[in-house]
Amino acid sequence: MTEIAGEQKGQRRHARRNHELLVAAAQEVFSERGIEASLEEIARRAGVGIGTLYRHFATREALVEAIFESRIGEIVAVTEAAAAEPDAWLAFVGLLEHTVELQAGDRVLKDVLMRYPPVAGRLASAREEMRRLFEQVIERARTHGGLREDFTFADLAVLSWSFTPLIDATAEVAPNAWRRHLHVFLDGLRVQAATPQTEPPLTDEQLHAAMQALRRQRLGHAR
Amino acid sequence: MTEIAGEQKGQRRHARRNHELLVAAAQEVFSERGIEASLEEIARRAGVGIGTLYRHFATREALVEAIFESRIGEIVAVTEAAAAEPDAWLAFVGLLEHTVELQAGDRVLKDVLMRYPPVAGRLASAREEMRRLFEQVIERARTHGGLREDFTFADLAVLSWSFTPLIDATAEVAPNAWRRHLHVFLDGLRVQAATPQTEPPLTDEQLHAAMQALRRQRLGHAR
DNA sequence: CAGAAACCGGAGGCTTCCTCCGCTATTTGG
DNA sequence: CCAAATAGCGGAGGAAGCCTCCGGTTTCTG
Repeated sequence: MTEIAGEQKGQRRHARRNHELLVAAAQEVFSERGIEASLEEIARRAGVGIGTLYRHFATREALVEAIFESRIGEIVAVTEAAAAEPDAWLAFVGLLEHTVELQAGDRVLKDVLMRYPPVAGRLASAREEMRRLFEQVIERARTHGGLREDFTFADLAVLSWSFTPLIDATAEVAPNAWRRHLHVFLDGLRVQAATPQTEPPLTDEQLHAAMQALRRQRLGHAR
Repeated sequence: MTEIAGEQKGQRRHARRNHELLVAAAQEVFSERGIEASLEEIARRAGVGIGTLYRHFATREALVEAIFESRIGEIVAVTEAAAAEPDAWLAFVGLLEHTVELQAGDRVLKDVLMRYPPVAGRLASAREEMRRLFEQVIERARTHGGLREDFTFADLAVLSWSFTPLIDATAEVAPNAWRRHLHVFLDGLRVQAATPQTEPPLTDEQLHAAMQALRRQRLGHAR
């Protein structure tokens, strides 16, 4: 479902147009009303029937995924730019700063990243690519940048989640408040400051399960 | 509304009973289904009509407040116990650990604390009391415990919010994952590790506004 | 024990979710 | 160039939740 690019048989033309109208309307409505906004409103705004929306996007998740897809480019670009910094520690810091900046600056993107940890299907390659970059930056910071030894990719994922409530709360009052929080954390990430940990990092399986849990619980409610 | 203790004229007896049934049912249902659970289900579970629920608690918030009220004792107790620790740094660490433990261990309490930052009316005194204790522990840690100078009460509030997504995500897979995160942060809070901050702490007004925002957005949606 | 105050319960109006299906528009084969 | 086929459209409608409103019931009080 939800066609890819190029090919079209039947009168896909019209359908494709609707697909785009819907993604655009969704982006718009989500950004005004938050990601829980009414799907009927999105259909209305796109000028199509609710039935059409549901045929194109069987679930709210599918819509979110489409938005994510339409913006994956920016995300990758930011990551790559940060990874290009020659100083190992600064690259690491920059990666974090720019990632969080991206989230803080755009409500939809924040919600998408938060509630839709890339467990996607089609986006797998972009996701892999990003993970590789992240791990590379971490590794470099660990060996040449004074990052504490026990810091893992999973720690980074967890860290990025932790900003969400802070951003939500301070977006209007002190949109840079998250930087303060981040810098304390960064101070704790220097090898000189490190204290032995008792709790191990999440394993890949645990991380995966944690993402699922986040997603399940934030988006679809109970069901 | 929502009577206090002792006094009752008319046949308040029955009403009081219903009040308690409702709070108990709410605690139960919220803990099973999350804080967004259906109020009709709560009424059903309590064995009263939906109208009765709404007369006792005009809004979902009111119900949440009642639960908070019924548990304020534990919270204060934990805080006091932590504050009693003689070592200044350990008192600070213990305060954080026990606070987060409380949140991690009980879904309802976590949601209540998160979505209902004590802006309550009646609970004002308990809240004040707790704030005093927190500030006292912070102050002591700063002067005698090696806590970095620039750490404020607002930072602590912000910090406590940041655990929510982490707890939500890992509750089932690695219920202690938050400790790892906390300990990195604590490493960054030692005066030896401190690096100058560019971003100032939230002022009291900003903190207050941030709490309001959190609450507005989490609980009642847009409206 | 009758009148009244306090309280109960759920019907009903509104919104949103999501499904289902009759109808329209665009192709394509003859 | 027409008509059967196919892709796609749109909204009615059932289900569920929110909250209000008000007729009926219970428990007091004098």
